[in-house]
Amino acid sequence: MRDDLHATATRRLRRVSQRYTSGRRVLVEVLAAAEHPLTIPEIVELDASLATSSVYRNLAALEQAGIATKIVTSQEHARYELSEDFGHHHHHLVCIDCGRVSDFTLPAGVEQELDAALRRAARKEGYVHDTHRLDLTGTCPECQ
Amino acid sequence: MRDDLHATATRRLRRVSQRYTSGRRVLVEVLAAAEHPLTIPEIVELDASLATSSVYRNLAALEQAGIATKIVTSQEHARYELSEDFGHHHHHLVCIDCGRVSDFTLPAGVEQELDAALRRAARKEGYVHDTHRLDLTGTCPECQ
DNA sequence: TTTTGTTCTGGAAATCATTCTCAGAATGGA
DNA sequence: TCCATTCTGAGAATGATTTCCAGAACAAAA
Repeated sequence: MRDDLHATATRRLRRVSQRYTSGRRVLVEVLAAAEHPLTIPEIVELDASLATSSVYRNLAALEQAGIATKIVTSQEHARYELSEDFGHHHHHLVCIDCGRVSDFTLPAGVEQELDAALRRAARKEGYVHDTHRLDLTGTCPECQ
Repeated sequence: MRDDLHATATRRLRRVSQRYTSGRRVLVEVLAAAEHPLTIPEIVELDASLATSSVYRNLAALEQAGIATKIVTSQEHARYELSEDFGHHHHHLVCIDCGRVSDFTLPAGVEQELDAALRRAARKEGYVHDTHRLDLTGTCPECQ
């Protein structure tokens, strides 16, 4: 499982002529271990061996390779998580107060219907559909 | 219609002890005339009488009063549009390439089912549900 | 293994969207 | 009119992110 993750990461980076260095491997492991999307300061704090500028650079590389996903909210820092195809399709619950992001999923039926409707909508506007993003905003248990 | 818009804006600003000044009125008119969410540079270019720092301050005020909504993407600039209750419930199609944002809607049935499912999901995670945001990303006709 | 050309690294400097500051202007009520 | 409050705009400050650059790590070939 973990090996598979690294093997896939290597392959995807190679596809864009990039190397799977130790720094990038650490990033992937930190993201894999996290149970919710992390900001860069959080990541650097979790592993002090990482240099901030390299983390920015490497997360961009991982994102470009399709290994990580960037989540932008109104909060000051962006957040990162492993791409969905390393886990499962899910959405985000963003706390308006503290910025914390939790994952949640929708019942398969709802998800399918939604996806079909989105596909239709994109086509109608002439867009080539890529992905969708569904966020819920609210107040998390701790901030209530 | 337009009068109603301004009357509502006045009321909502007053509710948070703020005034509906001419600069804010211009902003509301620019947003009402736009057929897609605008960035601040775009707004300033549309009406040269607006000072950039005031536009930032006033859009924040309009957002706080529930008159405008801020849309954050990975693009460099945030975008603003009038709140949904001045128009209709809709979602956004974001072009990965140029950052352009278009509006689209889902069939009412899908929307209802989705909303119910989201409400359930929020409750399950212990969040107090506020709103949701659904974005489609893809490539717009012009960038293909 | 040495060579060679490429990609990485980290610290510091640069960028740039956004926010803040402040002195004067506009506003609304008494 | 006077007072207290809120606004305004220009520029300075902030701060997340990006870029630079000189040296390190790497991969492939000889």
